[in-house]
Amino acid sequence: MSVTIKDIARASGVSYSTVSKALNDSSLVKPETKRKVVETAKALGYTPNLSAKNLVSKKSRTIGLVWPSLDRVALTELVAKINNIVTEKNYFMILSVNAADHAVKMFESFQVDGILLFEGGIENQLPPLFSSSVPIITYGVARNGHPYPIVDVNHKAAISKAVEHLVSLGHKNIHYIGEDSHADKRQYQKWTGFQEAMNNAHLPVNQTDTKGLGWYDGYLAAQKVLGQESLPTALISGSYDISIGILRAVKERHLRIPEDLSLVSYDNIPQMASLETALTSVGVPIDSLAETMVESLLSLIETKDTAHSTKRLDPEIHIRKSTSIV
Amino acid sequence: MSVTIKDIARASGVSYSTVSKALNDSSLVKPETKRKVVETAKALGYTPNLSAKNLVSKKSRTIGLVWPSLDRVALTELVAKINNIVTEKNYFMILSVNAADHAVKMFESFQVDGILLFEGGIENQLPPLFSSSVPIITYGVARNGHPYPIVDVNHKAAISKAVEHLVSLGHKNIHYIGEDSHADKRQYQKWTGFQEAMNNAHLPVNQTDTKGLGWYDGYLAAQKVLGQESLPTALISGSYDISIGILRAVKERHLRIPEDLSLVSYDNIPQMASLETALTSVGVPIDSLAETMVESLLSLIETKDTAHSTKRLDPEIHIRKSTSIV
DNA sequence: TCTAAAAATAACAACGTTGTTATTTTGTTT
DNA sequence: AAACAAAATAACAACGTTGTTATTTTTAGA
Repeated sequence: MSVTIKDIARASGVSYSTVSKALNDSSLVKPETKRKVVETAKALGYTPNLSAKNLVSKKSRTIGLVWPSLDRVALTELVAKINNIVTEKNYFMILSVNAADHAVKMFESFQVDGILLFEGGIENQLPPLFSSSVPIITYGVARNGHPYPIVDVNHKAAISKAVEHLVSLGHKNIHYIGEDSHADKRQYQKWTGFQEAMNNAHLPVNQTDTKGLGWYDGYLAAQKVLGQESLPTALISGSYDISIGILRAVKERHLRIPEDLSLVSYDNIPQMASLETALTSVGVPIDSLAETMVESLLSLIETKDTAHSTKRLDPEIHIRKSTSIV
Repeated sequence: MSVTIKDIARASGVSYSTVSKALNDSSLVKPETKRKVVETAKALGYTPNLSAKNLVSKKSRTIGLVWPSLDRVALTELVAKINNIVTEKNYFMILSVNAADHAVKMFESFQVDGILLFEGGIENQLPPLFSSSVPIITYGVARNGHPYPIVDVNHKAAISKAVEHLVSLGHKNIHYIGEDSHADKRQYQKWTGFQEAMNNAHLPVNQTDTKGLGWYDGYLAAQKVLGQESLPTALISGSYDISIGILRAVKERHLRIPEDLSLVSYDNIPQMASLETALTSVGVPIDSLAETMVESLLSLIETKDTAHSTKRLDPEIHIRKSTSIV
């Protein structure tokens, strides 16, 4: 049986409503009484009952993070960052690795004030419009008919930074390995962004569809590319996981990076630097991603502003060991 | 304003207590009324208020998972598995990546029924004894004075499986790279377990202290080992992250795995198979880990049994591409 | 068709907290 | 020291739900 404000009231000889006010540092209670109450609360090991609090206040100072694809390495670091920021702003964060619908339902039951939704897994389908009045922000891809405000990444800019970097190193035969999916807008932006960037540089467009986003998809696609008679001098990969697959295929063919082949990967995450081969990569720094997401959500919560806005963030390039002059 | 049982009551013309019973499928209400109520509930988009439920029932059917070191890849997969099992058993799971004390406090406020605590980060210190009455199970290392039931891994058995495997391949000069920490019992078990296993095999004991568990620690230690005049024919690494560092050092010296050097890694996780070099590894399969943890916790919750038990699980070896005959 | 039991529903207290309203205590002015 | 205002505290309703008790309706037996 845990200790409640009534226990504190009894122990300190005041009414429970006074205890409530004292613990909330209200100006309605005498400093001395306040001290006494706070003291006995600590002595008894009081933990406030959030269920009761939420019930009466209809606020929980909690945000829920829906993270259905726990396995995508890129996001782990992002979640940690988001958690830090949320904590800093004096909110709680709870996390669900369940599918979006289940998770949102559960979070609503928990009375969260807002939800951060990582579009995961089956990225090609729009997140369902939950019958929810809880503010939701998604980390995904801007597109028509999307029901919620989105934090997105300027994928075209990212790809063109990758191309520019390689061109500046003298590369002319650059090959893109990624998913050619019309359904997944995020991949589609990268795919067509590559074409535009190469056109701008007056270079021929070569790309291979991975038909998926896992490391094995990247592995198969890389095998195909590296099996051709004339090899590219540089590769651009559409995601961290695909890069992992590429690395493996490259190794099996006894090619060296960057001596025989340069590689630029997607996703700017710390893991890039700790791989067997540290990868040059493009992507939005997770710090700004995290900050933008949390701030968007909190302002949505606090202002109840329903303006359906999209924020598109600008990527950076980090040059590591996987790219060199031709 | 979200819809409550009172709204449903009004809409379906019964009392709210009847609605409550109907929604809980109580035998006290006529099937027909039940149907009507359930229908209008769905029509109105009712979401039960867990705060209210928990307040009155003092149960939340929720377990909290404390996971302070989100970055340790090995655990991601485990968390996903745990979540599946928990969901299967009709509980909710919420997750905190905060430090243990903060997280436990928060979970208590949320009225969770039990807590799963991954000992993280600073592994050498005992988790503090929280003034909590909530059942807690830790995933950590059995040791004296540990305040909670533990799910642990038989590290000695794991190391000896690794040694046996290498010996069967003809290796005699086996080197262990891991942390020699008296404070961190988990590492200590591996460290001394290696000595025992080698003694049993009548082989000389060679090991190098990484002085840490990050990939860079492994990298430095591997550099030292590989810089010696006579190289071992096989390495055993104390953790996934250390293996990553070893791989990098091996690559820089233009050695090949397994042709020039065999490597057995710790931690049996899927990532092992997707690395540039698929690693032979030892460890407890995450499925059984997850299952054991959840079942221990739920039985603790449901029986209120406070027997302070330790469960030590047996590891398996998975042979992949990083080991071969001498 | 009346009565008694059974079935169905309604009413109400309780969970731990906050905010509002009512009461008591303290302090100030005369 | 009486009168009044201000300050401090207490009392109470409410939040949405469940479980218990009270009331009403239905059913069955004579």
